[in-house]
Amino acid sequence: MSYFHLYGCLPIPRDLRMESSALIPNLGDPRNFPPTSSALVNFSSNSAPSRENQSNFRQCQICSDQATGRHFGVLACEGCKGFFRRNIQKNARFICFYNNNCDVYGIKKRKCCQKCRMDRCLQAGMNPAQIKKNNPTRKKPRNEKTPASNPTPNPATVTLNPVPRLSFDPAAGFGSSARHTDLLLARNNRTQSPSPSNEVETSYESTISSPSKRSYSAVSQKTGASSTGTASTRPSVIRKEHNGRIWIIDTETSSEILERVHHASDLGLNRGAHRPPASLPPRKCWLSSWNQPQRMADVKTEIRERETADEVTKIVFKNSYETSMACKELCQSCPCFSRLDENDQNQLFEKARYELLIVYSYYQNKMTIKKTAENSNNMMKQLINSLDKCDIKTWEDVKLIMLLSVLSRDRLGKINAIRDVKLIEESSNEVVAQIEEQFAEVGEGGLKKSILVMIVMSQLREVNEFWNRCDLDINGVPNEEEQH
Amino acid sequence: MSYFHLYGCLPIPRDLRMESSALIPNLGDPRNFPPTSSALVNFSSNSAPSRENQSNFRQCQICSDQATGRHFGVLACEGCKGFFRRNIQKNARFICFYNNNCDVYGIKKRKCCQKCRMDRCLQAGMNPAQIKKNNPTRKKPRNEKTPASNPTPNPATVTLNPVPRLSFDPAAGFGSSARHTDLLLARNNRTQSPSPSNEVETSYESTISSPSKRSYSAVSQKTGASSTGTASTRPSVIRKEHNGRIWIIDTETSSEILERVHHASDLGLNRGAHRPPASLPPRKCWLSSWNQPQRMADVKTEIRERETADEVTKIVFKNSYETSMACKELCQSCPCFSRLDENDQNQLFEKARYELLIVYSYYQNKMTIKKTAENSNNMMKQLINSLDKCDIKTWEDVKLIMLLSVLSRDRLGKINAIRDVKLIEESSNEVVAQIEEQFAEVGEGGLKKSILVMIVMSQLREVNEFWNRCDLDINGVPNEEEQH
DNA sequence: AAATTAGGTCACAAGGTCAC
DNA sequence: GTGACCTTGTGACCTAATTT
Ligand SMILES: [Zn+2]
Ligand SMILES: [Zn+2]
Ligand SMILES: [Zn+2]
Ligand SMILES: [Zn+2]
Repeated sequence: MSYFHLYGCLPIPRDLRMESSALIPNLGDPRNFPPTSSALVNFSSNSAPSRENQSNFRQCQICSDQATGRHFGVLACEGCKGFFRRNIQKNARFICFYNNNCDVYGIKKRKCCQKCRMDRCLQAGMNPAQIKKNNPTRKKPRNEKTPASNPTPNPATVTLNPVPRLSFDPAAGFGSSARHTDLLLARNNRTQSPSPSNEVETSYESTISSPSKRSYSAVSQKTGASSTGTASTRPSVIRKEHNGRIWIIDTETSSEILERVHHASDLGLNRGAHRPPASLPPRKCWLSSWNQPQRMADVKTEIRERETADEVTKIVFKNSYETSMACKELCQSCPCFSRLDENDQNQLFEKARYELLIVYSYYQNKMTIKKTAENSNNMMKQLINSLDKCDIKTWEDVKLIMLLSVLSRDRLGKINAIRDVKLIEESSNEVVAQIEEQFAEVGEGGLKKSILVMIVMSQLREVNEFWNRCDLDINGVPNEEEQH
Repeated sequence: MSYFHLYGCLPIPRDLRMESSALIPNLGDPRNFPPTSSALVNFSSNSAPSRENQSNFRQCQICSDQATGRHFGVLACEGCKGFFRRNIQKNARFICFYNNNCDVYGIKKRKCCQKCRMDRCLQAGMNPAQIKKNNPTRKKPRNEKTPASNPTPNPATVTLNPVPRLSFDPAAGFGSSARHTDLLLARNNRTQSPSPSNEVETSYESTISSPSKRSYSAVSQKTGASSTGTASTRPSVIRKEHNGRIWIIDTETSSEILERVHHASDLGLNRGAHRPPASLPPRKCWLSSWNQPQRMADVKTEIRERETADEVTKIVFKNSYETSMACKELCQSCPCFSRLDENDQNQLFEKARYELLIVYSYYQNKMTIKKTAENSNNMMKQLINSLDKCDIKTWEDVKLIMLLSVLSRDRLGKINAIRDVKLIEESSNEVVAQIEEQFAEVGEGGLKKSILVMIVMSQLREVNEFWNRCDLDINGVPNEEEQH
């Protein structure tokens, strides 16, 4: 296995590459982040589990594609290598329209969100310092035609364009963006023009140059992002349009990001022999705030004008991060959940997140929610109604319901890489049995409470699926569009 | 250097990239050149247009124009590329004014019928999932530079139904002049001549009021489905609101449509003038399994699991009209349903229709579905699995399950105008009680069968909501697209 | 030398534009 | 509405510099 084999000689059909079935690859799993290069050479001497030691296939740690070597410090594929280099060189900044936790682990998925891909590159340990930015002493390509007229060697224009570009995920929408021209010299045959992406902001030394393309530049002015900062300094705030609304986004420099990321992962980071940390910091949980330096307050003020966020939904998603953590704790306080494999726990939890949020929120703010639900949409109204009928009084019982939700056996199928299915099924059955026992008494309508609970499960499932199918807004709250 | 020159006159074929094998006519990769077109090229000496003689001429598989590359998975020209993108983005639905088998294979002919062109795009293998759908919240107007003059004060939903012909009635057969622009009005604010369109519905958003838009019919927004046909006969037209839009659906049964679409071309089943269809490439429709590699070199982008249209889904929706009727009959054979107000029956039934379809189909074709489900998506797989575990043996029991679904109390909230809520609740409770009694025995996993049934209810609910959130294709089958 | 990994190249295929 | 023509980002492949 050598680079050359991977490249030129071996007629490995690239089409045989499969996307790994894993979601986020166990970011705590050292097997995926070999601490030393010796581990890369998978010989018979490998003491490590030979999980994916398929012949000489090395996985990109960002996207699971075939790695072509260690690039900028990380085992990575050509795509991620190029992506990282391009955007570090450009000093590009992206924003995520979701939650800064898009799943980009996958050959197809990596294109969904540039921001999250870049984050993942950095988290995996790619070191921007190994990239020469805008090297003035650039080596001249052999075939350089050297166009005689190269008027402005370093023109950084800020152009605006509302074009989405990376479209492999139909659900992922990108809004407008501000852009600067490449700091690299222009390519021989190509023209520079506004770049559509979710790139936010780039160079500091930008000088607004004359519009390059007359026919298109007029168009590009009409909408899109505009910087409120002065042109000579780093704009601190970007107005960005997405989904027809204006977002105000604080910008952060790459170095700031780096500092943040590396601070979180590896304090002893140095530029020289850069190696990825053996284990990455826990991947930011959804809605986690640590990786979200943007001014949420600002954004939120803009959010308000937004349309139909159901009132109950809003309550449920208020402090949803903390609520999530509380839910998780609650689940983990029960051995039938905590005994599961940690990876399985996370995946189960992830799938049931919305349901748990609802249940927890409901019992946390019963009165408020009941009152609010009266004016809510019907699905929610009925759900709250059913929850009410269950007449649960203790947190122990609430816990049971949450366990029933999180351990739903049928949901296993929706999860890609469960390690111990059997154990989950056991737990699930235990919980169901427990519920039958605990809620044997007859409740509202002459029905057993256990049945009422099961009915609630149906409704939770419905809302869960509903929200899953919604786009998320920037706070991770589902955008409940008009429904039939 | 023009765009085309890139293809035609590229002087330096610097590598052996796939498509640079233009010198090798078409035999190099038979996958890309179905026999029909290859034959066309090979025998170009005679009747074929001389244009194809160019060795590097690549044909659009939809219309035979010059292809400019592989677009959305298919070798296509700029026109078909744009056509497909536009209309997928808009979520446009077309209807054919002829027999759904118009010949669109030809540069001139491709404009004859949008519906058939779109069909052909799909059949050729164009994949809608590779298009970023419009964010429904906003559609930018074409020319935003003239915002000053916007007199219309009412941006409310302008439902536009330029429907010249709602139901496809072969007997009535439009004359050849029937498909005409007279029947339609121009829909955009441009002052161009009215464009012919057989688009059924557009997703032009309400926020942008176009003065020139005209509403053909003011359809109330909250009515749900309503038949405009006579009550005595099979309703020929259904107005249905789905995803916030009005659909006008011919209630031709799925089987009829399918049969027509798939076989009309081969058989002489159309009355009247029937034009021979252009031969389609033997490429799979995107409705069918998408595992097929597009191009060996780039399969990675299309890799596995485009579970777009699930096989089980197809079975469930095969003959869905008849199945629906059967379900309804089954429900009505039980007094606890038949005693309800007829309007209420209809509404309940409509809301539970997908679930009933699944249950009925499952017990109708148990073996087939079980087998098919093995390769199905996970949600479906688990549902079928759970249904299996319930171990229902008699149609009486199936009826119970269907009643449980159709009478779900909590679904009442989703229904607008229920007349006798109390009666429904009573019935529901009865059914639940009955189920508890009937399924008291212990089944799989040591759980009571009644609980297993309730679990199935959850899963049904999930699928139901999933499908509800899907767009419907022209046959009323949910388009199960990939989600973010 | 061989292996590795920077940076560079450019076909490709996304989406937008706007005269028609 | 259509489609020729424009833009972009992407990544498979390349070359050269550096290390082993
Ligand atoms: Zn990668
Ligand atoms: Zn993201
Ligand atoms: Zn074409
Ligand atoms: Zn037609």
